[in-house]
Amino acid sequence: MKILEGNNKIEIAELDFFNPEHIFKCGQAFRWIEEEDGSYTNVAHNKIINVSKGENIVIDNSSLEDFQSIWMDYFDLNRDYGALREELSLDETLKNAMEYGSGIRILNQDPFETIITFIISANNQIPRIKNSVAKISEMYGSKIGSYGGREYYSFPSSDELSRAKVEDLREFARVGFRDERIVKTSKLISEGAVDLNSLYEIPLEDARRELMKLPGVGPKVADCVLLFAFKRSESFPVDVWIKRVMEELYLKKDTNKNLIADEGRRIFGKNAGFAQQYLFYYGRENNLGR
DNA sequence: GTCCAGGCCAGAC
DNA sequence: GTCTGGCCTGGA
Repeated sequence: MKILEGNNKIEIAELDFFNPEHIFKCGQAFRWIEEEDGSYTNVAHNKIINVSKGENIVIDNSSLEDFQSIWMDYFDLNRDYGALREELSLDETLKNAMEYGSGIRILNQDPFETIITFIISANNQIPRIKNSVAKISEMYGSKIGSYGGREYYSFPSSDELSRAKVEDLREFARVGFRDERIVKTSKLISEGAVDLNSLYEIPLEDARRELMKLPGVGPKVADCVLLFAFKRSESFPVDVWIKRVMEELYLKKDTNKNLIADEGRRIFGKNAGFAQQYLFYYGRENNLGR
C-alpha cells in the first residue's frame, strides 16, 4: 500500500481488497450515496469524503492528516486482508463467496449511528432504511457542507436524537413502529445508562447483553453493531439471508437462528464476522435459498 | 386487495 | 427457555 497526497485528496496505490461497490452495497452501511460517475460520497466523523476506484483508490476531499487519523481506521486499512483470505479460503464454500464479494472490507463505523441504523433495519427494506437514516440526519444532525451539488449532514448524537419527538420520527422519517425504540435508546445512551465506551474491552457475550438492554436491539442487531462498530470480528449476525445461506450450504436442514449463530462462531472462529459478510453478500445477490 | 421485507417484543406454553 | 403473532410502511 502506497499513500500519495494530492490536492485535498489522497490516492492509495497498490492496495488489493478494496472494492467500493462491494464495500458500500454489502449491507453494512446505509448512507453512502452513489454518484453518476460510480464514486461514493458520505459524511463520517463530521467530514465529507468521496471514494472512487480507478487505477488507484482515490479519497477526495481529505487531508493527509484526516486520512491517517480517521480514514485508515474507518476503512480498516490496517488489516491484512490477504492473510484473511488465506485463512478463509481453507473452506471451499467460503472461498467462492469471498471471490464473489472480492474487495469487501468491514468498515469501522460510529457505534451510536450503527445502533440506530440497525434498529431501523428490523423487518424493513434497504431503500426505506436509507431514506429514514438520511431524513433523521437532516432533521436532527448538523449541516456539514456540500459536495457534488448535494448537502450533507452529520448523524445526530445520542443527545440530539434523545430530544426527537416520536411522532416526528414516524411522520417525517417514516420509521413506523421503530419510533419509540429510537428515542428510548437514544435517551439510555445519552444519560449513560448504557455506556458504549465500556464495550470495547469486555467479553463479547457481556457486550452483547449490554447492547440488548436497548429497546429495539435484539440478538441480530447487537451482533451487527459489535461487528460494524466495535471491531468484534468474532460476532456472527444471523438474519434471514444468513439463515438461508447457512441452511443451504452448511447445515442442510432447518435450524433456528440462535443455533446458526453458535455454528457460525464455531466453524469460522475469530473470522466469523468476515465469513458472515461474504456469505451474506453472496447469498443475497444470488437469491440463495429462495 | 394481499403479501412481505436484512427483527423485536410480549405473551403463551 | 422456546415458539408465535403482530407490527409501520410502501412497493410488487
